[in-house]
Amino acid sequence: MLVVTQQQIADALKISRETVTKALQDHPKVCSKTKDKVRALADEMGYIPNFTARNLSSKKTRTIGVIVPKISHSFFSSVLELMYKTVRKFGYNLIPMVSFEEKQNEIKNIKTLLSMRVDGIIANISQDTTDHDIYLELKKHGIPVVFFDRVVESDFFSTVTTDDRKASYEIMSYALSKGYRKPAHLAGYVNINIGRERRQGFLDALESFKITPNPSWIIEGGFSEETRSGNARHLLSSDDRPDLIFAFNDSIAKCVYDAADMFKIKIPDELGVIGFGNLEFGSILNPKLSTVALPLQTIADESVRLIIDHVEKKEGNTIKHINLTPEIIIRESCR
Amino acid sequence: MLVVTQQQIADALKISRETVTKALQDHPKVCSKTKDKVRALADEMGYIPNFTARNLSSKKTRTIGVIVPKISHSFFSSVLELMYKTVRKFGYNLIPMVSFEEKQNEIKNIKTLLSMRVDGIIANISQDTTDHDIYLELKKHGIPVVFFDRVVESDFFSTVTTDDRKASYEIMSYALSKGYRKPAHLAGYVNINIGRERRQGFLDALESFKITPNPSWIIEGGFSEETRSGNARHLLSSDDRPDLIFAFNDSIAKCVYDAADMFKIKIPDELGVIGFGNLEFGSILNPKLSTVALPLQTIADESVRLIIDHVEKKEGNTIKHINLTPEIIIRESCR
DNA sequence: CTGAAAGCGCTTACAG
DNA sequence: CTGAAAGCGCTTACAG
Repeated sequence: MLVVTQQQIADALKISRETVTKALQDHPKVCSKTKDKVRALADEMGYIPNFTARNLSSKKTRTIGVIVPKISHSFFSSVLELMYKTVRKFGYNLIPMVSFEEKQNEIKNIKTLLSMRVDGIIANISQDTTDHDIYLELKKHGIPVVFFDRVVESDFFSTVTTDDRKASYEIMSYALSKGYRKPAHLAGYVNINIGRERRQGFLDALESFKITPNPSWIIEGGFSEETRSGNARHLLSSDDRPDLIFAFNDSIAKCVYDAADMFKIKIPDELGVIGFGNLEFGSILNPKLSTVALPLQTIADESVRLIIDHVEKKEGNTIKHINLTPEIIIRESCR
Repeated sequence: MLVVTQQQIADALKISRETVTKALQDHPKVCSKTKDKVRALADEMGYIPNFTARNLSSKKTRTIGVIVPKISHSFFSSVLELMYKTVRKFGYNLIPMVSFEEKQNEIKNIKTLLSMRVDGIIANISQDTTDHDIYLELKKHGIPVVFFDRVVESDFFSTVTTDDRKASYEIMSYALSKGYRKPAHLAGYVNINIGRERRQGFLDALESFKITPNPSWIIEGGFSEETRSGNARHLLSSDDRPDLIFAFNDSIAKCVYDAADMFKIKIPDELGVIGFGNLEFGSILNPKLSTVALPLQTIADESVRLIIDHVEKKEGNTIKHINLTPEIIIRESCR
């Protein structure tokens, strides 16, 4: 590595290394003439600061770690991309890590981020994470954590969530108002907030329409393709089948479309379908899928803003729970 | 930050700090008893290595930087996710950066990665990158670069590409063999290899079918939604319109579907459509889109393998150009 | 097999 | 406004 160090700049200019550091930092106590000289030469010599050295001595990295369960899912890739933009405005860098929905990886990722000495961590917990000791430990180490979407519910951590319960209630109410009377729910895991909230919104809507939920029509399931499709087919295979399926997410709704196709059940006439997440393919499905859109930009912005508030201990830097309102998107999948 | 340092472990064990380092590194010259003791205590005390310090003194970070133009596009998010997995097998970390298709950001990203002292960089150049001085400079700094997909064609850098020309030729030949005779191409930029190759494959197929290309039916265009849709509509708005459109990628093909819908042109009977990239929505479109699938796993694996070969100067560590074969996926969009 | 010495490149009080 | 000193936590030859 052909490195130019501050020392070399100092030697060339016959000043001390410390003055170079300060000039480069735009420190107030260096006169502007010196600063200009230093910066001009730094450019010319192709000086590139060594963050590893800087971080070691300053104890700050201006870097935020992010932990997501997956990247190749448009919710995560979109939010990550937006976070890259937002973080940059604050002069920070972003280091994303992927847990692949496994707690063990999540823990490893956290350790790696700690080793890298990130200033703070934004996290979205993996599907099978139930205890949160590792995050409490982070807290003990003095490194702030902000959760988004899939969160650890605790007074120790700030969170950015969406009001999935209300959104689910509203879109289900819309569907029920259209006359469907036998609603089912292909649900998410109840140990994660988003699974619980969407299910609760579903139940709220049933209650307000005085419909008794059929327990065997509420199927909890994972995110794997096979499980989803199996559950969808199972629901539709019986003669006494639901006339409305509220899917935990759009991908599961897509499985319902496939299953309906298989049994020659017509959407929306014989079966209403509702998704959640507003993935791109929803408007390509035939009929177009009604779903709920998450405010991606705001999720990214608020998560970043919160973590930086915590890192920099800005005033009003207290634990906050931000709950955003998703948008109901009515298309064609409920008559 | 509640930090446990090697010094503290050494003090507790009444041995030297250097022995602790070596024990933790599994250095051969430390007896296994000492190693066990050190490791047990390190675990107990919650020791977390400080990479910034380690990197500073060892001059190695075991970290690979990746530069992509976007993340929220399934090609990139999928390849990135696979790279995370592959890199981990080699005991490396990955730091992705996003250029947002702008050369200025690409340069900034490279500087940041240099400051972080990554051992090597895997890159996919942005749309408007035409000169590659920055990469040559990287080379001069002794840091290896591997390009994938959108590459700098040069003998100085290893590349991982797909044979888009051949794939385009083959899928176009298939379509032409079905009887279409008025082919158009919504093309990519000719200054990037993938734009050039796909266009060339299109022309190759026309030549082998003795069809003279109509220059006004080859429209170069960007990746923006408006441009794409505008171009698609433009092609189909005239009475003398193409009966086959080869789109540079699936998203553009989707715009062709929309335009065809607008003009009530039936796919595949009145218009054949071909995409490239095999995005998820292709099989949801009606009719299902014929397209070309890229070998994502192999692209990720080979890129990582190459960069690590270069970083570690493994034997046979020479500049290589790996050209993979994509897969033709025939569905319903050509009769 | 273990330890003492030197250094990685930068920053941070502190003194002048 | 500038500089000398000390240190961040770790690794790398080298000596014993």
